[in-house]
Amino acid sequence: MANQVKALATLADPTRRAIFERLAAKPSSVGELANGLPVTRPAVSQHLKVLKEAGLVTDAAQGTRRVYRIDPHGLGEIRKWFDQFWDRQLDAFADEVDRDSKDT
Amino acid sequence: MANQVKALATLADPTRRAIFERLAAKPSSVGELANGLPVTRPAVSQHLKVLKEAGLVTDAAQGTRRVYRIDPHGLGEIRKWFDQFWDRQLDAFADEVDRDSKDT
DNA sequence: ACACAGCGTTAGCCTACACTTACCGTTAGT
DNA sequence: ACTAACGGTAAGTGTAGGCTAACGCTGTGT
Repeated sequence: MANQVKALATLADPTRRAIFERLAAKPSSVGELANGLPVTRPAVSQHLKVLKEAGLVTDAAQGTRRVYRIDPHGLGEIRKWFDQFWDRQLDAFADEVDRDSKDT
Repeated sequence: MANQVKALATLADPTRRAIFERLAAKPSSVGELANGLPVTRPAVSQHLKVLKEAGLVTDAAQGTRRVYRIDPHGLGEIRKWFDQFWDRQLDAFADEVDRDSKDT
């Protein structure tokens, strides 16, 4: 329960989302990512650390470079949290919509 | 594109998530929510404003009270953003996994 | 061995924002 | 008309966290 939450908060940051989207399109090194973003390389490095801790990316040493790619695991955790809403909620909601919520 | 993002960032806050979860379980007034949370009523009111702007909740006047409930719309927006990953990514990923990402 | 390239880390700054207190408007009841 | 209940808003405070600059470490090539 605390993990989905972490992944969610992680993707709340715009820069981190940008990094994540780029990795979704293509695994990349830190330098490559920093090159296409309006922030410095250390900033990207810090974000990658957070993404990694949230289970959203994995890294692999490749000579002196370090290639990052998306980790499906973190994605799954997030989906688990949301599922309690789109499944249950969407029709439970339709049910309640025109009810006057008289329960206090 | 900017809207899913807003809903995501909105749910990144723990208090806001708590409010959202309670509303998912049962539409409530501001006072009811504040009662079950470790923050004051104005804080809840502010969060509800943010949730509303993100399309995650709707409100309806009910006498002097104001009942809030979940808005499926915001949920849908979020899902739209994530779909580009769980659909596309999960097998695009499996494809790339043991490829040595030699593309620079 | 030496030089260079690619990353991670630390220290410090600065902005965003969650929270509280105080105040005001609105609606319902008597 | 008066009063009390319910909520939204404004002002001010404190803190989490995103960013940069500077430094050190590791691996590669010559």
